[in-house]
Order: sequence, then C-alpha cells, then structure tokens
Amino acid sequence: MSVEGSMASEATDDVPPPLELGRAAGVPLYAQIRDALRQQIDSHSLPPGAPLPTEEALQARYGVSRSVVRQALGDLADLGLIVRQRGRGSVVAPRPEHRRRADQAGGLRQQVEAGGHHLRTEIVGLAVDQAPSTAAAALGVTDTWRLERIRRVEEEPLVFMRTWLPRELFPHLSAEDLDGGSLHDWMRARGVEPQGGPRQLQAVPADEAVAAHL
Amino acid sequence: MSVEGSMASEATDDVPPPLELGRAAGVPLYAQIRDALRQQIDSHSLPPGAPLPTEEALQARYGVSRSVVRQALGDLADLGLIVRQRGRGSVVAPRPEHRRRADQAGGLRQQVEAGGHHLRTEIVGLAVDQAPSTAAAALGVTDTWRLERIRRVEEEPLVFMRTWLPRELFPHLSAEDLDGGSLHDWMRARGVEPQGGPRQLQAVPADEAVAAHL
DNA sequence: GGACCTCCATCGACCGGACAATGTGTCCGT
DNA sequence: ACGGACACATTGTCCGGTCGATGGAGGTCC
Repeated sequence: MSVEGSMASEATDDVPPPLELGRAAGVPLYAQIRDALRQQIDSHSLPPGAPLPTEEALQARYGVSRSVVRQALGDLADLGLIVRQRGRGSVVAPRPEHRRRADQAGGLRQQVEAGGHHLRTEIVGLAVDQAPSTAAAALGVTDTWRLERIRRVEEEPLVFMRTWLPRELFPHLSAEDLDGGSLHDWMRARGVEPQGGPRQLQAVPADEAVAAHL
Repeated sequence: MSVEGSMASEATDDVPPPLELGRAAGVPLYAQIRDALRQQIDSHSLPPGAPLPTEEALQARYGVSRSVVRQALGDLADLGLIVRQRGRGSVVAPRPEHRRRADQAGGLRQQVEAGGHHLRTEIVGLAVDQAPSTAAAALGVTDTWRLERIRRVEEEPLVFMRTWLPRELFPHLSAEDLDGGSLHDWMRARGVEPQGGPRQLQAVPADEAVAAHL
C-alpha cells in the first residue's frame, strides 16, 4: 500500500491500473505488471476482446523500460490470456472461462481404486498466484501456480486442497494437463534424478503450442 | 567482443552446434539457437543432467547479444527441457519424458518412489480453521482442520499444500498421525472402504486406524 | 579441523536504445 | 469510385550494457 496512488490528477484518462510498483520489493517489476493486468482480465475490468494499452503506454504508465512491459505481456500471452498482433496491438483473449472451469470441458475423470471405491479429484481452479508467506518461505519463490482441487470418495467431498507449485518448475501448466491425474507425470518428468534408461521427449515448439492453445 | 574466436586450437572440443546462423533468413536468431540446442537435447548429444554452455559462451559462439541467448534458453526452460539455476548455470532437465496416459489413482508418493526417488512429506502446520469460501462451498462445512504440508523430492521442495478437512469427518487428528505418510495412504489405511454409501469414513475411529498405520 | 569470509562465476532483472515487419489509415492521381 | 503510394502505429527482433542475487570455491583465522 505505501503511499501515493491518489495523485492521478490527470483525470480525463481512464487510468485503470494502479500505477504503484513496489520498486524495492522482491517481486520483479514485470511480474507486478503482469499480475496487475491479469487481475483486470480476471475481473473483466478488461473484458475479452478488449484492447490492452500499447507497450509504449504501459511503459509510460509504470515508468519502466519496454523490456519489462514486453516480458509481462509475453507471460500473459504464454498463459493464453492475451493475443498479441504485430501492427495492431494486443487484446484480451476470448473465452477466459475455459481455464476456470476446464474440468467440465474434458469431463471429470473417475479413478477407481483397487478396493472398488470411487476416488475422484476434481479441479476447481488453476491460476497464477502469489504464494502466501508460509508457502513462499517453504518453496523459496513467490511466483506460483495455485491449484485448487476437491477430492471425493463416493462422490462425497472429503478434502479441499489448495496447492502452490513454483512456476519456474511448471512453466506451462494447464488444467488439461492436470485432468486425468497427469500432474504426477508432470512432476515425474521433471523428476529429480536421472534414473532409468533414456527416454525420448517430443516437445512442441512454443509457438505452435501457443497457437494451438488459442 | 572481438570476433568469433572459436578457432584457436579448440580441437578436442566437440563444438556441437553449427555456429552459422541464417542471419538474413526469416527465422529469428533466438529460434535458431533454441532449435539447435533442442536438437542436441533430443539426440542426447546433451544428455539429461549435462550442463549447457553458459549464456556468455553461447553469446560468443553464435556472435549474438545476451538477450538473444536468454530468449532461447528461456523458451527451452518454458518447455521444461532445461533447468536454469542462478549462480550455477543451466542443465538439461533430468529424465525428459513425455507425459503419457496415466490411469493409476495412486498418489504422488507411489509414483515417485516407484521411480527410485525419495519423497518426503513434511507437515508444517495443523490447526482448526474456518474454511475459505471456496472450500466451504465445496465441502459444505466451514468447521475444518487446516493442514499444511510440503512435498519434497530429494529434499527439494516441490509443492506446498494447504488442505482443509471437515472436522466432522476427522474428529481426532494430530500431526503425528499424518507424519511420514501420504494423506492418500493414510486415508486408505483408516478405512476408506467401499461399504456402499457415502459418509462411511466416520465409522472408523481415527486413533485406531492411525495406530495400525504406524 | 571447522566456522567464517571474501572472491568469482552465473543467471535474473532492468535499462534505453535501434531497426524490421506488419497491420491500418490517409491522401492522391486517374 | 478505385487503386496504389505513403505515413503511421504497434509489435518483433536485436544490441550492449548495468546492477543485484545466488551458489560454489578457496582462503583465513581461531
């Protein structure tokens, strides 16, 4: 919170985002801008299809260099939240719903245990989030995914889990990846120790992956 | 700066990448470097765990600025192909393995341990707590235990988990109960059995099941 | 020998520029 | 009215730095 923020006597301008940046804080400037924009998108203050401020405008608004703005926008583009078009500008991606309720899209997957009871893990939320202090201290990072799941046994909700995963370790998480329990594979793929025989990885170039995501 | 400087008796060096970049081509330099490195990783010319050349080395090898190298490496990190570590360098991600169909319902523990890794779940907090609105809506109750855990693989913290459990379902809960095992295992051990209807869990007293589990 | 402490390599963040590529709009000649 | 030439806006690529954070290596001092 600190100070200022209320100056803004410019009026006439809409000035949606609070232009305070914790310059000395441990949070990078690009992350702050990214999260500020993401919040506006999530709250539909910037509705789907709406044009974002140009890089130059953001640069001026926050008083940072273009590299910082570009990294923020690039992250949002990687997340599929915005679409960048050379010569035209950047707009909020259509259908921001799809990541909120992605569990419905892919269908909920039932996992049947050996005992015969039905254990199901339902994903109710996945978003980039600042880890709370406890989690940040444990993980050593604040830039995280926040994953919310409900674990049901015989359809009866048993536990509610909120999980923070370092984004640096899971750069491209999506609800589709997690659906079906492949979070474990994600983690195992990232594994920790070369253990068995070598395996082949077929990776999709970032551009294609992003394009397909849109 | 100078010029290339790649000659001068490198000889015994492998010089993996072709250091000519299609400067005038339509392909960005960072993409060419990224793809060249990816090919080496895919072909195990750079095996899992192997250190990549430093940014400065790549910068010198290809004769580009550091931004270009960083964008290439950043893309690879986003793809999960490499892991970047400040102060140490970048290495090829261990055990690159494309995610596959996984229909085991087991928790992270059994999967990781099956791969020979050491997984530890550390309990950092257990207290009675009001469930947040999202959790309350899912569980139907607000009177819950709040359990905080850290999952480590090879002592490296990977995930921070905050779990809410209805107190009515888990009347007697203590940190010792959960210590050392996965919540999944614990739930199974304490009688998550297919007895037919929902809400069977409460039938088994926690203390007995826990004692048996330990 | 062990706890500290200083140096150094390396990546992370940021700056302020330059030019290219690609859309959009405008203006002009026919 | 139509089409083309041109200016303009905006993002893409690239440059060459600066400073800070982090982790490891090696040396110092007790």
